[in-house]
Amino acid sequence: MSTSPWIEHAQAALAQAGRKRGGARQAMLELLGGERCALTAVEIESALAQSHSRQVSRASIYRILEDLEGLGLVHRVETGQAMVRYERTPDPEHHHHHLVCDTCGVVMPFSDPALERAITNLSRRVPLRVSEHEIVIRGACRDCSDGEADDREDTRPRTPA
Amino acid sequence: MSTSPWIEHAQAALAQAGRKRGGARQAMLELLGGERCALTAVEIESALAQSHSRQVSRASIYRILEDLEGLGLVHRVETGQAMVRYERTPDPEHHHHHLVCDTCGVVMPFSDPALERAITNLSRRVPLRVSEHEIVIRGACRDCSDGEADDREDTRPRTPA
DNA sequence: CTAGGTGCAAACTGTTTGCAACCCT
DNA sequence: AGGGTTGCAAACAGTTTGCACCTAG
Repeated sequence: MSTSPWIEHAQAALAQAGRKRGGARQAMLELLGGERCALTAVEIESALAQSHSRQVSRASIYRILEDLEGLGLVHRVETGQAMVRYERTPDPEHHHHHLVCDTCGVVMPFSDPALERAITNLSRRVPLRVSEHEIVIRGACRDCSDGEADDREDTRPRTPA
Repeated sequence: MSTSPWIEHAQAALAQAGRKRGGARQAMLELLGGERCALTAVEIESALAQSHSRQVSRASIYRILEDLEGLGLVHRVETGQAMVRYERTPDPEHHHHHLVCDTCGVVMPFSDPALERAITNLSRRVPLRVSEHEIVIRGACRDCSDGEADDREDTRPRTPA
């Protein structure tokens, strides 16, 4: 049950890179493989601590993320929230960017073909051998913008910061 | 000579917000008003220390930047380089985004109407009351990608990291 | 047995804050 | 005189690193 295509791909890539199997890394692969959006190191740590999975030390989390990033298995996402976020590198058809609520901090993925076309097109005319791009759209999410009152009742589901 | 439209606008906004005139802030306004792309706090500190201007302490730099950001006079730019960068908020027709060289760290501005159109259009269809967007394109700049050797002669002008 | 993997705690680095001195208005 | 403004140094928070122990192969 712990296998998703991404996890299998990651395990294969790690094996090919000569890495041994390690419990901490395996737990992180399973967590990241099941998450659809970017997590911070702290979120990863507490998610692992609370779940059935093995607990992993902060240092290992950073080391493993760095390694996975080097192998192209995860991506760093800068949401302008002091802490860096990481998410598994999506296959091309799931490529996406992020919406960030400045008020509550929720991060949501989005994708837009027209935007990607504009970026691709632009990439050819720029004085850079482009390797990647990142787009962050900031604003107030529905929960934070419609009531506008600070303490109204919360009827809708919300992913807290 | 120390006046550019932005500096004047900033001074007016600060006065209206009830701020007194302070030497440190004035020096920073003059620096930021003359810069066309984003600087880090450290870069601001050393630029002020080296120039004819008054030297400003690190703490004041951060405090002033925070204040200016709150007044909408400067913008924070996340280039994914550990340090946050700041630049004066451009008037709409100079709105731009950034190219970042992953190798040497240069940051260059760019703008693209088609891209902006795509963003504007997208902003209407997103579950967020959008207030701003940020786009970073990463890759290798010409200096870092063409020679590919680490130590070839540098014939082109370069803005170092 | 050996090299990679992991935890713990200390070290780092960019940023923020407390507090006393300073200077516009 | 009084409150915003600064500098200094200490405090912080996220991240990285040194080192000893553990474990897969």
